[in-house]
Amino acid sequence: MDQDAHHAAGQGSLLLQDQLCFALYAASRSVTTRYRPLLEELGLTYPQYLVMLALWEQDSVSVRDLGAALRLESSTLSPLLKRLEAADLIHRERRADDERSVVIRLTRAGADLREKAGTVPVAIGEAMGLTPEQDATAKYLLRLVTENVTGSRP
Amino acid sequence: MDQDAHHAAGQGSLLLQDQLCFALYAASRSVTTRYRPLLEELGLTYPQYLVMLALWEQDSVSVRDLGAALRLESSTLSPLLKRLEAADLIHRERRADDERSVVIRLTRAGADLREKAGTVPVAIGEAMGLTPEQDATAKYLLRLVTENVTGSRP
DNA sequence: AGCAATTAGATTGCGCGCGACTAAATCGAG
DNA sequence: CTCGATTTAGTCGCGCGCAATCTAATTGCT
Repeated sequence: MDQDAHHAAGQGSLLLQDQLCFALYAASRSVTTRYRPLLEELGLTYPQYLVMLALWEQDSVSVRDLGAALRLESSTLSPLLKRLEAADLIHRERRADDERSVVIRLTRAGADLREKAGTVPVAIGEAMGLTPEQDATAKYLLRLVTENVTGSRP
Repeated sequence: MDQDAHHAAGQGSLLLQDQLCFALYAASRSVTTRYRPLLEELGLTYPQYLVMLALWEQDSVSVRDLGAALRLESSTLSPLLKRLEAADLIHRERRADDERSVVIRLTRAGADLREKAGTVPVAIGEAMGLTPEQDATAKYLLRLVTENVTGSRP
């Protein structure tokens, strides 16, 4: 399978194909590209899909907590949430006991979308084509990198 | 280290934190964020840095080949290359024997930047904090995902 | 109580990243 | 040789993604 993948490279090399960071960058983009046509049927972009995943898991979340879960800044989330609201998938309201906070709630349509989305992770899982062990290893290593690089818990 | 990371999840789950795709997305962004301050000293963004890596490896490349190496569309590369040219790091010229093609060459400044960039991969490698074995495994799995998802060789 | 410091969310500016499209050059079947 | 198909870059529109900055609300210190 692999030609010459064993010369101590990767740590100090300037070769593009040796860089873990490039493999990460390319893999991430290729996966979101693979998602695009599936999510188009749901009327979602990939980051919007991740927000919906988070909301299906736990409804009535503040923008702050959503940002923490997704590791996204409010400068990214605010416009994205505005678009989800315009699509009538979520609703935003200021919290009464703390007017700084904005709570995101699923609309009926937003909650209903969950069923249609059920097939998506399966399809992507198949497309990625990793064994369960490889999948677990990949997740472990990616979380480790994220943790090490940001210096925080996931 | 891991709390409960062993319930057959990952394949069909809708839980955000179970998704390999999310781990990928989060890791990729966290790494580029970590690069940002280092690259700022070079006057480069992260994708620009990847382009320069490719050019340091092989100068005088067509936009087409650059796109193939980086897996980027011309709609992404064209404006990026325009900015690198404005920064006097590269030069673009139409190929004489095929006027469709545009060849990218490093300027003196672009070639010289390589030395200053030498410390960057080492610093990032340390920040990611993987053992050589983990680094190799991660690269292998990420390339595998990219291959499977795009249906092509890296 | 009063006021500085902190926190939450939003806005702005800029650079991707890609799909859809365009223009120009080249290729190729007849 | 010619005309339609293909290839190569580029433009445009839109949605991120983030640093920097802003406003408003809350907290905390005295």
